[in-house]
Amino acid sequence: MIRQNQELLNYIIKLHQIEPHDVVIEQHYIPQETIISHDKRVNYVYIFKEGIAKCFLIEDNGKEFIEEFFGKGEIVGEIEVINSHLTVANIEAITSVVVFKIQKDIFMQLLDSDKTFNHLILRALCSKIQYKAIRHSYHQSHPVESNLLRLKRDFPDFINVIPKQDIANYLGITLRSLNRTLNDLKERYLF
Amino acid sequence: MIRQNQELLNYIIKLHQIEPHDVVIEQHYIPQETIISHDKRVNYVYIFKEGIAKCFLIEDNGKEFIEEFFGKGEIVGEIEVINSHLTVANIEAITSVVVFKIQKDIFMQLLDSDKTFNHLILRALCSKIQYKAIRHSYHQSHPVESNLLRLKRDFPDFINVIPKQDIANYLGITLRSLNRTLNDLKERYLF
DNA sequence: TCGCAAAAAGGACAATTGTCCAAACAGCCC
DNA sequence: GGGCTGTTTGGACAATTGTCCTTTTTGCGA
Repeated sequence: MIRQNQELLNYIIKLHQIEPHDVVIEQHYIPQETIISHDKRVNYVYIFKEGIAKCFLIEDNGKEFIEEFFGKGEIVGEIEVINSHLTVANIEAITSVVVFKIQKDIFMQLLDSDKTFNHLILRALCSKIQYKAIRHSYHQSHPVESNLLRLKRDFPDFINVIPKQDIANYLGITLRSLNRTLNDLKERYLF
Repeated sequence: MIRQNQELLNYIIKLHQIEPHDVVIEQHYIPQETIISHDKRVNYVYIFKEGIAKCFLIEDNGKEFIEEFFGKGEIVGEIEVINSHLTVANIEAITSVVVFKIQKDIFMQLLDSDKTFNHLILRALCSKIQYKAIRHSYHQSHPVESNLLRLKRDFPDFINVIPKQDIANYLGITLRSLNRTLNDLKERYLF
């Protein structure tokens, strides 16, 4: 549920120590602060060092859908930079967040000049695809109850860390449905 | 709905002409034939030259969920090769299919030695992520009816090309629900 | 401590979707 | 054409989820 990429984080930390400090820049955000908002040009690629953020889309009917929760080592903005697109998603800090950011041109240069970095990014992209594929399939094929039990199995404390409305938006259901299902599970001592 | 990547196809065709014929190998499949099945080691990366195939997962409850329909220029197997994983999905031909396949080690070498190829693959991966993100969000946030109208807008003839059970599996609904919604739409002359 | 506002939880009903099964239809062999 | 089989469609009811709104709880300043 909260995505991580320790391998990438280690590499970026090393880069941050070796390179001049205008290549890998550290930046802090407070809870609820916007890191990326949609339909904007993106100038940096961000790698999370600390904290949790949510990545979400807002649909034409006003509903907010959460794509992923990002934790340590996860990368955002790379898709827009690689494809030269405007941002499609919004990224917002849930807890306090520390990121490393890399200017987009430097990021593209690194991709070409640093084979290890290139492979790390290729693997990060593949991992995002696989995660999305499995999650989407599971969500569409199982009832809300199974989805909640699955979240609890993968991240037992999620109910205390992620606001309820965000959990509902992640599962693509209403807050009412979430509460109802949680109560059913509690009555049966499964939660 | 049916994914394509003309840019990648053009490049592979060029590669097929230049390179010795054991680098890019052409292969044919008949309708319903399996191209990749899940939980297997994958030895090739496949790029579609002709035809349509479906990419699907089978859940523990037996339900089949269709991730994507692949058309010209789309690539499969690259995720497993890059991440050294077993296959998670199944790929099955819907129409007659022609693919170019590249042996996994050669694919990895190309990624490192051919910058243009590397960029094409990076962009293909990003495009898959973006497509999945938008689709998942739309599906979770809109009723079946809107999803059908959206498919029709993007691919007017889909109802005659893709079997109904596949459309239902793509939308994550039952055949019964699909038929019902189609009838509603027809009664209102929207389909 | 009281009172207020904002957030969270839940009741009641409506709409949507699934399950199960029967009817309708098409293809095909004799 | 008659009868068989498999596929497609749809009826009836059940289960799930959403909508709308009220009640309850929580946090905080006066």
